[in-house]
Amino acid sequence: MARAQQHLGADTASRILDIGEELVQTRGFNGFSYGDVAADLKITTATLHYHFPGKAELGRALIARYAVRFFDALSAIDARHSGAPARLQAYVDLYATVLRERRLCLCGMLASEYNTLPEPMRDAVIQFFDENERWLTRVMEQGCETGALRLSGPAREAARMIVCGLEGAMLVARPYGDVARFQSAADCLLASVGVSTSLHPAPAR
Amino acid sequence: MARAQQHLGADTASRILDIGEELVQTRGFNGFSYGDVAADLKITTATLHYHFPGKAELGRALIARYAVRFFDALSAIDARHSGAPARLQAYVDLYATVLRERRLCLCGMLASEYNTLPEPMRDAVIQFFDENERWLTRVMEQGCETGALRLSGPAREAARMIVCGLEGAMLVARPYGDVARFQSAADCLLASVGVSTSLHPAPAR
DNA sequence: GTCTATAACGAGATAGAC
DNA sequence: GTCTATCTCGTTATAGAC
Repeated sequence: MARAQQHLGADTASRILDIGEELVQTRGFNGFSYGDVAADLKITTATLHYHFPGKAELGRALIARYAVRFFDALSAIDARHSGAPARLQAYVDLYATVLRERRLCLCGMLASEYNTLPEPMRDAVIQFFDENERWLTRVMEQGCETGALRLSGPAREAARMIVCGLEGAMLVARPYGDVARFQSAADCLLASVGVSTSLHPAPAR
Repeated sequence: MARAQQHLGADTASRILDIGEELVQTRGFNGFSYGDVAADLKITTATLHYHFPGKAELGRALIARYAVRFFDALSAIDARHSGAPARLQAYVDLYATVLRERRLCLCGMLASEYNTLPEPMRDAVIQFFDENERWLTRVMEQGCETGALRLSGPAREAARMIVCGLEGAMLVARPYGDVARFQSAADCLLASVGVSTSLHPAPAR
């Protein structure tokens, strides 16, 4: 099942998710409407309601897909990099890539709107941060054992600081349209756990 | 001029600003309406339009008042504390106080909505962050000279990391309803510039 | 699965009486 | 300065034809 129409343009549901994701990351969940998505896709809002009964359901689906993709990326980092410093650098790059598209982290954006979010979306946002924290904590612990990192406190607290710091760095850097501002804050954060970033993926000539 | 009606309940304009501020900090600029403010104040939206012609003007006024109050607080810190470590702790407390009321920094919230903000509000948000950075940079430089701080890079970059880190810590901690989560991230950030926070304003028994 | 048509509501805003 | 009344528009959502 689902074999044709795979090549140029996925099925409608995933195209809706693509546009919805972009809109939430750039304008926020309260900053876009079904009408915006429909216009972008040249379909009607009625079609939208066929695929996602309401905005809350669309929101849930957006977080679910984003989280899967994000944690897949974390698994890929585990597979490709072995040391804690390299893993942390790759983790930072995940965020930088999002910011380069002038977007915020989906869940960072939703965290700012948390009080106005439909209930089911709230839990999903929390879960996203929890899983980030778990992954980072593991990396931190490993780095401590091998001596690759120097932490002044518990691994869990360092992990939380990194998540908070990166989310905040995206938030503040975006209005300036300045990815370097994010990168410099991220470097500072990594330096504080003992990761030297002097040789950064040299900004292409 | 303006002498009566000062005691119980300020004039209408500032009561509008009070409610507006709370709504932006808790729900975001796109998450509240003139109707919400009017209902809270038991006035009509027409009255609101008399004091603030449109939502954009109300937004500008909100940032302006917030910024004045915030930078007054920074001056007060300069006056009351002399060492860089004490000043940084007091700076963190400014944020913690906001979060305890389950609010975000007004400009942190607006930064997340930056793309949807009326033009005049955007500049004001940027200015707020610039001034924060300037103040922190001065504190950092002073702390370096006296040897009270240990920075691994330029003072300006450390300042940016602190702003980003604190904004992000508020953002992430609020969904958890957990001020301790903020405090722990803040302590980590301060530790990274050489401020020891072992003896914190002990959480009342 | 996608459309047309339309309902039902809320938002920002204005005119003009008091 | 605050109100009532009203307007226009955007947003979410549904019924039913194709």
